[in-house]
Amino acid sequence: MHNKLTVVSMSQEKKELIISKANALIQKSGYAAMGMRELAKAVGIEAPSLYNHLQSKEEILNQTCFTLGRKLLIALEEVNDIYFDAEQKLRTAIRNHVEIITHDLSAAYVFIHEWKHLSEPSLSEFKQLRDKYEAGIREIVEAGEKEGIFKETDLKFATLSILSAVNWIIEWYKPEGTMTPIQIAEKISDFILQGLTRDKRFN
Amino acid sequence: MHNKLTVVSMSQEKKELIISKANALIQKSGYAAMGMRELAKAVGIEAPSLYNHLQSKEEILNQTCFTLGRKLLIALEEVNDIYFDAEQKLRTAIRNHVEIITHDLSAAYVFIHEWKHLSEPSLSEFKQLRDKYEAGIREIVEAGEKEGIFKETDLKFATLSILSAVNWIIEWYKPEGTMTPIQIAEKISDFILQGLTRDKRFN
DNA sequence: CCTACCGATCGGTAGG
DNA sequence: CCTACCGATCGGTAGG
Repeated sequence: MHNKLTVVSMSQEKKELIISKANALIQKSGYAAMGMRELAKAVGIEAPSLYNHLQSKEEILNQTCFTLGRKLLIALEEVNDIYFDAEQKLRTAIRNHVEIITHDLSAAYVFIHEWKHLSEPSLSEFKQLRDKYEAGIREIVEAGEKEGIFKETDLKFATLSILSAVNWIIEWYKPEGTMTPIQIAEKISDFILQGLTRDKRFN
Repeated sequence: MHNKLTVVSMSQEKKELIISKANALIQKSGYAAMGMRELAKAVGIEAPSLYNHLQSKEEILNQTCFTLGRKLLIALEEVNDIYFDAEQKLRTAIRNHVEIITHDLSAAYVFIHEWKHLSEPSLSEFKQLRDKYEAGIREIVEAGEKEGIFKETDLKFATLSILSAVNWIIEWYKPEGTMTPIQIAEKISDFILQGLTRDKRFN
């Protein structure tokens, strides 16, 4: 029993290694340009051996896009369940998003930019997941308006501003840099909230 | 004489048609995934005939990245020459950027995301061009601080926020939408300036 | 996990 | 601008 479980989990570990190496290569040169031979070399095996762990090249894309998408969505739903105040919700949601994205930059890159290489029906499923996440962010902004904390804004525009700020991070974030993910999240939150918060003088 | 000029400019037009069709295909599926046969079909000729207009596939990437990069940089330098006030400079720079990017979304996509497929020495040249542009935006923010119009901020962070807002547009902008590029630019400027402007009460 | 190998497709050239 | 074609490389399979 113990033996079998070990084998299963070792196999799982190897698969995760392959996917993580793949994401790094995809971040460097894009999904289409990443070759399975190149990936095999990075892993330290021959190309056909990859197919003992994967059904196809696209499985890598699927795994990464949906794992990260679900992770982000669950974190967002938790925020909506736990917190009451819209500002607190938004700050926590932004912090979660930044932490998830900076935790694995390569995976984040694949999630943000390479999902379009998914084929149907995964492509449509993925778009739904994304839309749901965007809707969750929009709901927070909407709640802030209703609470009278945020001024009335173009909901769509505010949501896009938030997503652009948190997703653009992957274009410049370096783990060796001086700012921690939490500090980055705080700065982004301050910046966004300054644009959203109703001026205190009028309350 | 007239004849020769006509031939040259017709040839130039065809090349531009090819590059524009190519950018649309690259936006859809990425540079590496775009095939020269697919491109030829979109243009209405056979694949080998493309090479009467292009030296190589990469020439498409080169043309688009550097044409757009120079266009953006020239617009930014003009702003710095003409205007005095930092707020005016920033608003105009953002408006120019948004107008250039929305004018040809496919080209903008290639410029923003696909430049990494350039090979040396073009790759290094391109990075220099980008850095120069980023430095130009940062200078405006810096000028605003010195003028006492903007509060002191993390320069790097403010610059990245501006670039993230204006570049994220290509992920959602649809020409059929209700907002014009100028309106989008205005909203972004308002949003950014709200985060940057020194509170009037303390002046 | 490997060796041997498949058909398909890639960017690009020769020659007209 | 076309037909005919090149070597290289692609994702993936058979069989052990």
